[in-house]
Amino acid sequence: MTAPAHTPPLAFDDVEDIAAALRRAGGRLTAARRLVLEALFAASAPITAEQIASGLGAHAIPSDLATVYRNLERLEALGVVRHVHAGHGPGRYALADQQGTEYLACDRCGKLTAVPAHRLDAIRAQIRDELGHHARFSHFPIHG
Amino acid sequence: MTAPAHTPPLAFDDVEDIAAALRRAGGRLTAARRLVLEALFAASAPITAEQIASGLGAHAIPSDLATVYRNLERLEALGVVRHVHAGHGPGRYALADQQGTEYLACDRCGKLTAVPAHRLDAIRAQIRDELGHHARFSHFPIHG
DNA sequence: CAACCAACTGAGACTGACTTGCAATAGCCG
DNA sequence: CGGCTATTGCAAGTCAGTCTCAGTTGGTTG
Repeated sequence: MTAPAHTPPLAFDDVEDIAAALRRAGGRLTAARRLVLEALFAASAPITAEQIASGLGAHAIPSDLATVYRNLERLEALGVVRHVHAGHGPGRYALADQQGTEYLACDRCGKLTAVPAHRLDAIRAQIRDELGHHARFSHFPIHG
Repeated sequence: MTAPAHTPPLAFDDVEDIAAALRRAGGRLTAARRLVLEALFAASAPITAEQIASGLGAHAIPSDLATVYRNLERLEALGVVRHVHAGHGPGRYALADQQGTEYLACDRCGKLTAVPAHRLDAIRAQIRDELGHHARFSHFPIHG
């Protein structure tokens, strides 16, 4: 009972781990940055920049939207964060995990379903064989 | 040698055919509408509303962008037109064909490759069997 | 074939999702 | 502690559409 069993291991364990990576890359762990990370750690599904900016964590400290976007971009370049585009609407951000989660998007209810990348390997292989196309569903999910 | 062999049969044959459907639905075939259709008939791949508005046909008569969007929407509701979202960037519109063409999008070169829906049926079936998700790649293509 | 009227058009304002410029601020390495 | 420069916060800008509204026009009808 130490952790919510269904969460796959993240690419980075905690904020300190990320801080180290950040500093190694000549960056800093600022207050705004920490707020973004806290919101992402608190979220159970990919969330929008808007949601992060309006401070959905326990503290609910709102931060600047432009800064949130810049930080998400920076953290994504570091491999800490990833984002998906589910249909129309804003992009959704989440902490990067080790298995490269991919997504299914429901066109009717708008829900995003996470799928471990390996469960799509057979489908990916079939697409490559039949169409010569190396598919990825991590940034743009499978709609239907 | 009567037609460019590789074009699949359209849902509507020509402008007159569309005009009839339009009128049946209480609509009109206006000059602006005709311009949109001409641009789409002239295009060999899905094009943007911007391109249609700037008049890429032989005549190059520019038209109002808002009107183009309204007309594309109307024609889409009629089943004459469809559109795809290739990654970021604007949506791309084309005349609807009978086989429900689907698409592959190249993340590197940005190119959109048309694929007849039946060539993706096996993949679609596999996705349904493994994930219980009825996939469609006509509005959001397969990226990779 | 003229008149009528709802379906359109065009211009501009507006929205949502970001992105950029810039002066002020603040991590962090020494 | 000091200083260098990454980062912030705000405002303004951009891009892809959408909406409002007064004026126009297809096309059906009298």
